[in-house]
Amino acid sequence: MTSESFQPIKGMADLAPPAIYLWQRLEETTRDILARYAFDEVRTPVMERTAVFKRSLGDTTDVVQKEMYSFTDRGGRDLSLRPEGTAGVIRHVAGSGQAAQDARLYYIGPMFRSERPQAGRYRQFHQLGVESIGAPCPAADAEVIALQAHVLSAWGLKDFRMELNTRGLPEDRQRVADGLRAALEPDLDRLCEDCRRRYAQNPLRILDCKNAACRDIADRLPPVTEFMSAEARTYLKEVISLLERLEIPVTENPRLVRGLDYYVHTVWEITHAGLGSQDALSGGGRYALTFGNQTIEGVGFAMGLERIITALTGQGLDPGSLAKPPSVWLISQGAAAFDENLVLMQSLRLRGVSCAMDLRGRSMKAQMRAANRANSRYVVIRGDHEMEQGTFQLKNMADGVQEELDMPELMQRLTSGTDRVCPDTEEEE
RNA sequence: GUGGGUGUAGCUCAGUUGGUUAGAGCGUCAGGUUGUGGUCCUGAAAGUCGCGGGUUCAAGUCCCGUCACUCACCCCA
Repeated sequence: MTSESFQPIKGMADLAPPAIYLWQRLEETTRDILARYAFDEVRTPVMERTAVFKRSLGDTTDVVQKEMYSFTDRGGRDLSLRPEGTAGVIRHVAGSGQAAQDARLYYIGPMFRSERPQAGRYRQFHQLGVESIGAPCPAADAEVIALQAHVLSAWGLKDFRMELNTRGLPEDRQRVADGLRAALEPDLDRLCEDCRRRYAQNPLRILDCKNAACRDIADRLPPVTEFMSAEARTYLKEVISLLERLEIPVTENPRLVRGLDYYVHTVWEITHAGLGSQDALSGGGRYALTFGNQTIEGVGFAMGLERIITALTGQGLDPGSLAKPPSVWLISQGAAAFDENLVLMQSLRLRGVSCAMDLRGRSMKAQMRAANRANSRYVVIRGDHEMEQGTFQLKNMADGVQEELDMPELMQRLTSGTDRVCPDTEEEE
């Protein structure tokens, strides 16, 4: 590394070619699929009043307590960069009146958490989130989960695993915590240090401890649904049977835990092997959030796009293969040809042909190399001979075949359908 | 916040028990073809060996500190 000052700050990255081609592809596919499910995009600010997050995520959550970028602005307002997307969307919906309470919305954008970075974890990261608001019934949960599976396979992702559980109703929580504590008490001194702390604070978290001894103990616990109301159990069963009918493969995992406070009923997670320790691609669930005198009920998920990118490239997808090279590279010899080519280039672009040329007046060989490196499909050569004759050499870079054409012929060839590069069918090798 | 690993050319890395002008491959640029890319050949540019201090006749190599990157824990996408 040269000077550290050229680097973005810790945990944040420039999204640049070639990786950016994959980001663009993901976003295009996403918008297409979400439109099919009749979801609309919403773009909320990346900053909110800190209270928005405290109220919706729970002000005892780690995300709120120690991971937010919070500050006081010049007006004395307590603001934070958003650590997740749901709170802002719900704030928006709550403020938009009755009609918007049936909102079906999605967002794509950066989120910020002040954590120590590691594989799959960044301080600025990007999420695709979907919120289906105002239909408090299992069909809404199943629809969103089906949508999520659809998006993942449309991106070309393989070998992901969906696991489902229920958080129960708010009034179930105390019973679950008490029930787990009672069941764990005999083994309390065999739990790891973290889990002994969790026993007091949040016994649910013991279920997904990575420590082997804790896992053994957790394996023998009754499923959390045992401590829940019949309503919670029925809701979960209905979601699962709907997913079976939609042929969405999910696994029920009674040990699955989701951290944010706002979840009720269904919670789920999608993981992918080969992401390292942070193997969750996505997490979702049903929630009830109170803003002012309104309670907004919804179901949704957030996907970590950096992790998706890691999984896709790990599958062998080369982001560079998604680049959109220029169809034509213009090559000039001499100042007059250079000047004419600038005009021709603009004219081609106005007619829909992507093209480029070397602007530094380098040697023909250097220009050819540049055209080749840019992966241009064609090269148009213009030198003294062509300037005299009023012609152009059109060279096909794939087979090396070169033809001499006049202006009408050239335009015809380059603007007709067959000779234009289709961005989605690149050559492979 | 806690712990481990790593910092040598644009990239990937080599550098022997400390020993003269720090190397390779890829990439870049140029030439071999004064009008032609992708292959081949030749050459060139490019490194304050992360930074600071220390030990030593001598430090890329050893010691200390520091910064950065990285992996893991807590927690989470």
